[in-house]
Amino acid sequence: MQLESFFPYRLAVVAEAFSRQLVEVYGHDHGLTREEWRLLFLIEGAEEINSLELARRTTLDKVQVSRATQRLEDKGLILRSIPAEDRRLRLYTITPLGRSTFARAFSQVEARANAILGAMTEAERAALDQGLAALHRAVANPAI
Amino acid sequence: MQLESFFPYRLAVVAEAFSRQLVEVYGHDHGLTREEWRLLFLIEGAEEINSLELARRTTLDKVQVSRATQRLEDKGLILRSIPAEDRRLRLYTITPLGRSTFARAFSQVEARANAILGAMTEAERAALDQGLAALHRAVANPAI
DNA sequence: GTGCCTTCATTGCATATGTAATGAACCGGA
DNA sequence: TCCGGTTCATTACATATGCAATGAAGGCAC
Repeated sequence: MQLESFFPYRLAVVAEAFSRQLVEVYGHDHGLTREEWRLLFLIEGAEEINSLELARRTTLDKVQVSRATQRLEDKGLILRSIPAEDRRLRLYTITPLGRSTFARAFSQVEARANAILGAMTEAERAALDQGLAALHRAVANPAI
Repeated sequence: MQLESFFPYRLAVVAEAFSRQLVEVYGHDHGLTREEWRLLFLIEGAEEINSLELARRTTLDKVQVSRATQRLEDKGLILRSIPAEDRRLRLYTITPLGRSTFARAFSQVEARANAILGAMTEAERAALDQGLAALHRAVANPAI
């Protein structure tokens, strides 16, 4: 078996290459790490969201969430508060600066992603989309 | 836009989840890192292979290759030598222990991968395969 | 051959990351 | 109310990683 034609390797290489393209945008142009980018994405999309929900929806662990949200707060992109209902948790909301930063970063990231996907045919994109969805189900529920 | 339905995120999450399944096998069961696994894969497949070729074919940089091959040598899985033609390079060959370790790890990794892919239909696997190949081309050559 | 530039692997160092330890807060039962 | 167990975020520490610096080796011009 050649490494280059081994499916798991091909998947990893393509995903890394695609991700690198986007990190170049939100990382280099906007100074966000991958974790910060994902968290900002979720926090922007919610009125307010707590730490448990963040960890669950990003596949990040609690330490990563704690560190990345701390950095986002230091940069003035989000606010952290402690909910009275459960003082162990943290509640996050986006700031106006965070919102505008995200909006600019998102449009550039989307443009870069579309530039890549735009080099594929409609049929290829559909195949990829369906294949990925199927793989997602399969990983969560393998055959024995 | 919801993070969970954003294509780049879906791709990254599925690739990570799939990779984690395999790391569990070659990492936990055989004590190999991802870099070591990839390098052993290539070294096993070649009579002998040099450092430049390894870096090129794994998308690892030279520091990663240097460190991972050092660990593989420490474990007795590969041998490193200096070619007389160009004494700056390193030449790697697999040891009998390396070969048997790889063989066992590979069959288990393959089995795990097949257990996941086996939960997909033939059509889904074909779609994924073609979609990935197309994305690979597109990443290397985006539309503008 | 000698000097100078390039190309390698390796090493050093600063930073990031993962895992275990800590401590705050909560909950349920006595 | 108090105590023990549980669930959180955070911190500490050891290790990994990325990047720049180093030094060996090669190649070319002279």
